[in-house]
Amino acid sequence: MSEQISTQPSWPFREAERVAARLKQKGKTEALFETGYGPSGLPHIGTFGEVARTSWVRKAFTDLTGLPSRLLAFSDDMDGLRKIPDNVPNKEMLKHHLGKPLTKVPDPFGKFESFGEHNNNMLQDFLNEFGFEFEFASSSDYYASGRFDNALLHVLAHHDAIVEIIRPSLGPERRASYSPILPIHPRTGIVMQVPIDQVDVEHGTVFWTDPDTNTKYETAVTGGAAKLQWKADWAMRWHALDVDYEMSGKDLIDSVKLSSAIVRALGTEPPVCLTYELFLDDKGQKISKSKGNGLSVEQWLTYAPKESLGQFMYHAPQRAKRLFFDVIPRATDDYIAAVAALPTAEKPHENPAWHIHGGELPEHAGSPIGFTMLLNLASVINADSPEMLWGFIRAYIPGANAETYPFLARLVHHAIVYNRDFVAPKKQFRAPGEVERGALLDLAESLKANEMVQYPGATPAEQLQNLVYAIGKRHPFAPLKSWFDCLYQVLLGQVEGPRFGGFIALYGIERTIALVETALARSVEAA
RNA sequence: GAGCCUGUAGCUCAGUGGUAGAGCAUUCGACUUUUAAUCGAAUGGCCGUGGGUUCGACCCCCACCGGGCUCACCA
Repeated sequence: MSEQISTQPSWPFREAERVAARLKQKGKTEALFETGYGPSGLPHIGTFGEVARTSWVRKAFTDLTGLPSRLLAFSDDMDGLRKIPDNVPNKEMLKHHLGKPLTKVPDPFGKFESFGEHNNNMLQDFLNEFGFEFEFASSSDYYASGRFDNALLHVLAHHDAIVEIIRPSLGPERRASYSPILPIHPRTGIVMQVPIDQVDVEHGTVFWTDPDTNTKYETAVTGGAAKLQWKADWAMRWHALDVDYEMSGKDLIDSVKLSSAIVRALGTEPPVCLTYELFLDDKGQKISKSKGNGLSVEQWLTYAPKESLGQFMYHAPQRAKRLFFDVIPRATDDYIAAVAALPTAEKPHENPAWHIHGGELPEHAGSPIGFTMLLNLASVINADSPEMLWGFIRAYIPGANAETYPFLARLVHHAIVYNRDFVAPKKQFRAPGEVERGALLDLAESLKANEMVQYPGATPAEQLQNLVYAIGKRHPFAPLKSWFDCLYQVLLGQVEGPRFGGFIALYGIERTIALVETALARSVEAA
């Protein structure tokens, strides 16, 4: 293997170059990209990352070579159900199906023919939600349809060589019993991990013994009567489908090595592989679904647009990254900056937005205001409706609205949710003192009496500001600033706040009165 | 035991073989009938340590030290 020094600066293009070299060497004119899915879990943030990154390499490949390609999303749904997942109903029912292929286990959710089909549908819905272009493939279908038969017979012919490859990696107990071929028990339907007594290459069968009954069986390796242990399965798939590219997490480094050795034993060069680093939580621990640490896709999409998740996944896949709430605003602003830079970029291929949007920005992409700024603004004015934020936004971008700035509109939505969930709950509402109480009552009464009409010739916000200011003056505040401190701390629960007249104008007079009365009532209860 | 990532400003992190960068934090200033948002500026770094390659190294190579992860049953 001669690794040429790449002329491509961005990693998707560097990867695409490697794929192109492989195709050239093999004389192929179409590239097959694969992403694989374990059967155990539902789609998660790593799934998104893997498909997004693979899609970027694929797009770069197209751009580089002009050759056609496919992305196969392969579900290993023939794998046996090993343990009952925590997050599913009907656990009792599932107990009776342990060890069977997932596509033979009834759907605990009762929506599909099998648990495997359920997971497959979740996966496809998940990928479609992001607009990925892919072909779905079910391992069970491939096995049952005979599509793997030739490759399986090929594996059988190399059975001993494969055993020798895997054996050194196993502990002493497994070493004795290992075989890459797992027959499906003809009576119980369970995927059997048993020693293979004998291999009959000519007839395409294996002989094995049921450890419970001591019954001897002969099982065909073809047609779905048996499946392969996973590392051999991976290698067989590479061989059978002639996969050109597949990436995987660093936890699979050893598997990639072994599967590569196996596929070579089968006479096929392994695909171009990329190992990416895993995601860590804020404390540097590996993110795992069972621990529930880190961030879920749902959480990310609650607080920021999906494009920002792409931005996060784009940067340096081979570097470990912490994935927790604090990275969301930055990823979003990085994305916004990338979009802004793309139209005039000298090297667009180095711009994440080019990859995220498949080479072409959609109309009205990007935002004239950063997400961090919006979050600050939402916090300061305690925004709980989009219109409140738009009111302030228009002070800087006259006429801005959701139609002219659709992406900004999405950011506004997320900023409000972020404020509601993270900022608002932490607010500390102070009880008003004697003087403050009087002034606040005065404010509520004055607002009810519509007193700001006494200051004509100004905008409503200015009139309201005048009113607030006048109230502060006719109560013994020293200095006057403490009156405004009182408003922020007692009414909004924060140390600092917006210009209050403008706030009332946007928040609404009735609602402001209610806010004052709530604060006064709260302090009475506390006392 | 094997493998991988990582060490750059107070914090979180970018970075290219050619004079060290951003955001936040800090300080100052501008705007504001009080603030805040915002805008402008400043402060701040033997780029982990020691060698090597090079005209030149934060970058490439080696060693060491520190931080962390993954695999060592299953997938």
